[in-house]
This record gives sequence, structure tokens and C-alpha cells, in this order.
Amino acid sequence: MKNEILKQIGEMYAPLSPACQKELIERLTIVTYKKGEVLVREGQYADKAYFILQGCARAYYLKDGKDVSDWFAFENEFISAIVSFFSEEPSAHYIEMVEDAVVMEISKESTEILSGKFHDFERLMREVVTRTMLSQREKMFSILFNTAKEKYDHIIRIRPDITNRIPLIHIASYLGMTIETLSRVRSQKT
Amino acid sequence: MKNEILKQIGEMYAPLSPACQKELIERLTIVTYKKGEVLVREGQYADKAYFILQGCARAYYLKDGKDVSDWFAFENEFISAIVSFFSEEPSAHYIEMVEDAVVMEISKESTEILSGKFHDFERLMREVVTRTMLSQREKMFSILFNTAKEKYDHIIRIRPDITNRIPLIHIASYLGMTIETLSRVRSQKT
DNA sequence: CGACATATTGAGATCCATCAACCAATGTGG
DNA sequence: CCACATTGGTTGATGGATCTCAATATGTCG
Repeated sequence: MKNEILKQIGEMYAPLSPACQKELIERLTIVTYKKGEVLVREGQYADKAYFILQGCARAYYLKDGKDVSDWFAFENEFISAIVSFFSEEPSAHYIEMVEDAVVMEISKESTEILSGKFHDFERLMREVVTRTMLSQREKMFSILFNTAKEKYDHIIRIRPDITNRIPLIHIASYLGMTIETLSRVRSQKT
Repeated sequence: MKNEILKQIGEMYAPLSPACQKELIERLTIVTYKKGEVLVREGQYADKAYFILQGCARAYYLKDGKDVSDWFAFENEFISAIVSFFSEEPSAHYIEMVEDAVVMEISKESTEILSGKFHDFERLMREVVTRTMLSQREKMFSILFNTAKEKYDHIIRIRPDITNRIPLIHIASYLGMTIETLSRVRSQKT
């Protein structure tokens, strides 16, 4: 099972040597969570990264007491309280499961050990961060230039099933608009 | 000279072994540019990254024909047509010098060779990308939640001399507002 | 000086947030 | 199994921040 997943991650990001794979497998754990379970809370140090095998997860934070979604992760995607994970500060994020889920976890400590020991793991980490950085940028451009309707249309295009899996209230805050605006935008015809 | 700079980069990001430093130095070139010179144009592949030794540079792109600033780099900062550099697509960005400048350059090819050869260089690259990713996020939050005035006050706080070095029209587009709005915001007392 | 980019100021238009009422589905305790 | 609360979503009226368009300074450089 873990072998399969590693092979896939290798293809998606960067290949790993057998020695590295072996040690990585020992450090991975597979965990199941129930819908609504919270993996990380505000103020904690994010000490794990998660790779979603089944289900979906949501990263969010409280801005003046309001729940703002920052990221969703579905099957075969990574999620973490990213700022805390990489900058060693307490997390401003919560991470919760939006559906019942199966998740592969790795500790921050393990990533550090493996990064120090294996050049190819370091490269994998760089690849993951690079892609994250690039997708952050895309989101930023969308916020800067797109109208509410365009942002909604875009997310539907890249993730057509999102409205079936994520409540609209979370999609709204993810897109940087109120739920009322999202509702109006949805009722407009294209 | 290059030795000095490398030492500083090592301290700021991640240290490099002597062997790596030696090869890196051979691959670095120091170049001077005049104000207004364009280092990268839209449509080109970004084949270099730049480390500013003196002066400042600006990355920008054309959005519906309008000049939108994406990034400024001052002394001791990196700049590149970042999306193209990391994703191997033709650049949407231009990079130009805002002042006469001295710049240290490294080719994309060199970074790839060094990343493959030296684990510690791979780590340095990861550090650079990670910090870029984190600062992208900060900028995104600022866009999402701050008013025009707050955004302006923030940039003045972190870079008090920016209005002396960068024309307001570029600061405005960098902050995601029109120049008229920036002008009004500046005339408000704190 | 003249020309062209840069910056300020004003008036109207627009998008979206806010506030508020309402509806439908679901759950819960007596 | 009914009364009521809760959650998720829709719809309407109003206002505010910022954009657009336009006119008017203020450089600054050949």
C-alpha cells in the first residue's frame, strides 16, 4: 500500500532512491479520521504534513472571529498548517476533515531527518514547496483581477464537484467573498 | 568579492560546503546595468536569477495592456521571472532595473547542475523558494483584508524609503490599487 | 523652453459588504 | 411525534470603498 503511494508521489513530484523510500516508509503512518475531526488547532506547532488518500480536508483560520477557509485538499493532495510547518511559528491555522478520511502522515521531524540524509528527499520537498508557491500566486492573481463571478466560475472549472463536497459558506470565504455574494453569483446564468 | 557575498547568502539562507562554494563562484557573473534596462521580456524563458548588490529592480507584467508591478528587489535580495524560472514556461513577466545597478547572476542551468550535484545547494534553493512562498502568502492576506490605506501604511513601515526609489505609479499597481486611490490615501493623515 | 511622464483632485458609477428577513432541511428533547 | 433550535442557503435594501473618466498641476529631461 505505502509502496504504491510512494511510487505515485515519485511520479508526480520527484523520484526517490530505494534507500530513501525504505526509510520514508518506516516513518509514514496511515490514519483514518471522522468528518469534523480537527487535526491542528490555532496556537499549536504544526508538526505533521498530511497526504490525503481518501476524503477531503480544509485549512482555515479565524480572522476577527470569522472562519476563513485558506485551502482545501482532496485525494492525492498534500495539506498542512503550512506557515507553521515551514517557519516554526505557532499555527494560525486549523485543519479539519470535511469528510471521513484516510490520510498518510509524516512528522516534521521525519521530513527534517530525511531532508538531511537524502538529497533526493530534499529535492522532493523543494518540488512540493515550489508548486505550492506557484499555486499561491495563481490564487493571488485571481483575487486581484477577477470579479466574484469569475472567481466562482474558475473554481467550478478546475474542481467541478466542489459544491457537492464543501459547504458553500467555506467556498465563499475561500474565494474571498461573503456567502450572500456567492449565492447571487451562483444564481446568475453564465 | 564573490566570496563575501556567498558568505552572507550562506548566513541568510543555508550554508554551503567549500566544494559547492567553489563551483558556484565559477558560475556566478557580476554585471552592471543602467536604469531602465530590461533583463527579461514577456515570452522569453527566464534563464537567470539575479541577486541585487546595488540598485533596485522591478518585476512586472501586462494585464490587459496595463503595467502591473509584481515585485521589487533591493540590495541583498533575489529577483527573477519566478514562474518561468521554476515552471519552465515562457515568462509573463518583464524585469527591469529601476536604478543603475550591480547584479550577481546565475543561470537556470547552473542552478540545476548545482542542485543535482550538491545536496546543500538543493537545500539553499528550497530555502529561497520557501521564503518566497511565505512572503507571497503575506501579500495575499494583505490584499484580502486590508484597506488601501492599511496596505500603503504597511509598505511604508517595512520599506520606508520606497517612495524615494520607486515611482508611485508602480507602488500603486504593486499594492493592487489605482494611482488615484494611492494619491488620496497618501494625503490622508495617519 | 517645450514635451512627456508623473502626480493630484473632483464627480459619478460600480461592485460588493453589511444588515436583515426569510426559507428549507435536519436534528433534538420532552 | 410535535415544538423548537440549528445549520445552510436565498433574497432585498442600503451604504461604503474604490474604480473610471476627466481636468489640472508638477516635475524633469533633452
